[in-house]
Amino acid sequence: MDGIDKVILGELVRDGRVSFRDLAERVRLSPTATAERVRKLQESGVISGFRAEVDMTALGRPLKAFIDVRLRPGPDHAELEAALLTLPAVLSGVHVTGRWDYTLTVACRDVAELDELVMALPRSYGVVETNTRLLLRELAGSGAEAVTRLLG
Amino acid sequence: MDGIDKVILGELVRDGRVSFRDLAERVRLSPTATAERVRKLQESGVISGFRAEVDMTALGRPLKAFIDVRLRPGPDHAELEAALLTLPAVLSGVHVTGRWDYTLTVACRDVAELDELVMALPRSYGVVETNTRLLLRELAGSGAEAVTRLLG
DNA sequence: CCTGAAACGTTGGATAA
DNA sequence: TTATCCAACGTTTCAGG
Repeated sequence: MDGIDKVILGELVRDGRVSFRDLAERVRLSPTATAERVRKLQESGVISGFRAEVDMTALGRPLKAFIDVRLRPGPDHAELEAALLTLPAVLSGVHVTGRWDYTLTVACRDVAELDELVMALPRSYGVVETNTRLLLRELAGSGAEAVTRLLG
Repeated sequence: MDGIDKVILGELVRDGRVSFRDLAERVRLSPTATAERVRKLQESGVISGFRAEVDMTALGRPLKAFIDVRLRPGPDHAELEAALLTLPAVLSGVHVTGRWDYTLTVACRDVAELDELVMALPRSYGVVETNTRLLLRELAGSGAEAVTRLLG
């Protein structure tokens, strides 16, 4: 990971579909050498994948929320986790320390759907308590800019 | 957004660098028609971008945490927000409802760096209270799978 | 939405630093 | 080892239907 790799990484976070030719021009290397560096970044796990970023609002799911959940004690957390991830509107989930066991990120069509989801949780998934926080705004610069900054 | 667009979206979330030729084969369309659909998905905002996904652990920042913060009242939240996003280790931030104003996601080199960050917050950024939760595990299937599921 | 052809981008082998 | 050049090959884009 030298300075050139850092520039490559920054560019690929900004535009994951940039051609090796343009990337090479940016770092003043040949396309071949550039492609090889990208391959190694993937092989070493620094780049874990390339993804299209989907706007949930444009897909009719403008209401995002964090749902913190606490599960009933027991040895069946693996099954409960899997069940949580199949719920409608659930985008992702994280096991965290503290008062809550998990924080789910959800994207709902409207408040009715969110209400339904929050009401359904304690009924069927071993959830004993929830706390819902609406996402009002994602701060600008989240994501691409952050990686560039962390790389120095 | 017909069924073909949904398949295209799913494939592009799985592999953002797949060629139009392979994508076309998958949906049994010509590469030209496929590329045109992708272009329209971008133009309509459904696809907001293509990004390389970076593994913070492979970059020497294995310790992820949510830091919930409450800011002092005042009209200067815009500046404070900008300042928060320039902090070392901060990946992203979200303005949320509830007891806390923001939830920051951070990736630290070690607990010492996390401690330093949490101690620094109330000193210089208008932060009056924080709550830190370590990310123990991101549940499998977060991301790509979720989009496919939400598309039906 | 398709075809076909031109423009463009990627890959691999030989080679040099 | 790491990068380069160049030519073969694959991919994307554009015009015309």
